[in-house]
Amino acid sequence: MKEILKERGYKATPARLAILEIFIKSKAPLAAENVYKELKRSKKNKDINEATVYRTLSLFEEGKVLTKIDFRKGSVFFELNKKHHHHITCFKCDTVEEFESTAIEKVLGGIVRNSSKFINIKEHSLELFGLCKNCVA
Amino acid sequence: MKEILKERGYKATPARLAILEIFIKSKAPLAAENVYKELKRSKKNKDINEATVYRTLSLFEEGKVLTKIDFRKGSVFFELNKKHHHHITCFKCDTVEEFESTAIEKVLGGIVRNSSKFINIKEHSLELFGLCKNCVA
DNA sequence: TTCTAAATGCAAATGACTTGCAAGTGGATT
DNA sequence: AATCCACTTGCAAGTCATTTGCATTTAGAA
Repeated sequence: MKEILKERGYKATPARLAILEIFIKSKAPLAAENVYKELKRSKKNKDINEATVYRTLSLFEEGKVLTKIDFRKGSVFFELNKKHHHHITCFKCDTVEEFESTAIEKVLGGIVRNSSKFINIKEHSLELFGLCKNCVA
Repeated sequence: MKEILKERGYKATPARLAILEIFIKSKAPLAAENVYKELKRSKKNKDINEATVYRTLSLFEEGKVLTKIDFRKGSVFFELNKKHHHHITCFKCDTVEEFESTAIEKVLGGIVRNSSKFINIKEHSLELFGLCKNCVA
């Protein structure tokens, strides 16, 4: 973990190490509030300030350690920056499933070719919402 | 316009008519702030309260007069509810181009078929971002 | 060990909404 | 046309996620 920070010229502070570890261990995307509560739960890092959490999250986003996800839930979520993918989120229980799709990337390329105002797309966000099998039952 | 309101059982108040008219005339999606400023610009409706704007926007969303769009810009945008489509937004000048794509809808169907946790998608949001031809130059 | 730019804690500020409540008003009814 | 009341609105205060100013602390290079 210290490597990840050092590569980017970030000081390896306890707060940064703790927050990075939380993301490495987490199976799901986390909002600042989730991270903050997780820190408070531990003995060692319970005194890390909320402002520090926010500052660390945006630092990590800038350094491509994390990526931001907008689930339209009032707060912004983050996850470790890995291969490009999308999410399906359950309306009811918030379960998140990840998926990749080369088909989507291809379709997006076609869209730009038809556009009169744009030549290429730099970013896109695609979020799917539905009810998971558990919640349907 | 009164028809639109009456169909949904909404009283045709000056605020609602004014806000609806702003959307009918607008070429681009608008945030609450944009609507509010536009009202202040007019002589007749300059005294409509910001809270009323917010209340009217959510009423209109509920009644499917408007749909919400999340451009990840800190505030939520709305546009008249019309045929399902997506947007490409310019990072620099915020120009918005709309597009439809049956290909995307098909691809999304395929994704769900591969999902282990989900059976169907109820909603999706797809937002594209890039530089428009003007801003590239 | 020393030193300093960078990081943190704290408290106040911000921005985008939301809400409680008293006063006002469409529009159905008379 | 006057009445009435559930629905609307204005206003001010509140909320929630996030940001910022500033004084203090600290990681890590020298």
